[in-house]
Amino acid sequence: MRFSHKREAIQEIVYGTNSHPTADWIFQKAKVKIPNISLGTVYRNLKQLDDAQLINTLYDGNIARYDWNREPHDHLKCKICGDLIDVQLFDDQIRNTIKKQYKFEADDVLMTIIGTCHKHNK
Amino acid sequence: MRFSHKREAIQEIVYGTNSHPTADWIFQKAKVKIPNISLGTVYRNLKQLDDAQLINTLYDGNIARYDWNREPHDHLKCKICGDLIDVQLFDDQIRNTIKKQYKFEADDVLMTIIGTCHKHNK
DNA sequence: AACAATAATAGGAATTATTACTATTTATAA
DNA sequence: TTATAAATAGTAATAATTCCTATTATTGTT
Repeated sequence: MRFSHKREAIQEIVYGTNSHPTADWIFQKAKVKIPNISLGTVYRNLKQLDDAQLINTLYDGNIARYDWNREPHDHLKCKICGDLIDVQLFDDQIRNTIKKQYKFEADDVLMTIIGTCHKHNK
Repeated sequence: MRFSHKREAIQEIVYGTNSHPTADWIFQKAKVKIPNISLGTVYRNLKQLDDAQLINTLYDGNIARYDWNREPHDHLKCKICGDLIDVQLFDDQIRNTIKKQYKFEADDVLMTIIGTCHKHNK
């Protein structure tokens, strides 16, 4: 993977937020610094960063989101505002137990809890 | 919700498979019985069936799949063939514990394990 | 049975997220 | 400094899904 200023900027944007941004959000941020950047470049570089294990891709409903946090972790998803909140529901040991529980060569355990976050407390 | 032959047929198709079908798969099946059915009708009825809690919608990557099984359960997803296999990783009690673990009013716990299924054993 | 109200539908257009294509630009190794 | 191939912009294409509108079908009321 050859050096690229744009990939550098895209990576910085993902690393600078906890909001699990979408490709389009990242594109909007990138345009501020690099006005002529194109959406295709954002997608291509996000894929490369994921392949290089520098970021994580997660699917939220039918939209891809990107996460700098490569540690195994889970998400709370608020059904009202849509926010995704990082949580540690399971430690590595529980993850490994789950992986072994079925005759299935497991690579990853994805967990999301759907609910209502603290912002919507009455 | 008024009676409709097409919704009936769509529901039967979803209830007749364990394959977690996509809207398009259901549409192809429906066309055999009802040649002039339209894809919009399939989507609209799947949404209504979901709203009426007669089926479940789940997101597999960035595509919606539909499931007759409304019992809380989890999925193994094969990264090779893409198959989704129903499993019971957690019982109700564990689910409830997870729900209470964070100051978060939780409705649902979604869990998918990514891996390789038995069909690809060497 | 006929009617009126309105939900459901077909067919197609529109939208959204994403990928593909191609001519040009840029990083970098020799 | 130059050759190479990766990276890019800009745009077209694709895929999944939703939206729109004129028509059709269900159903409660006569």
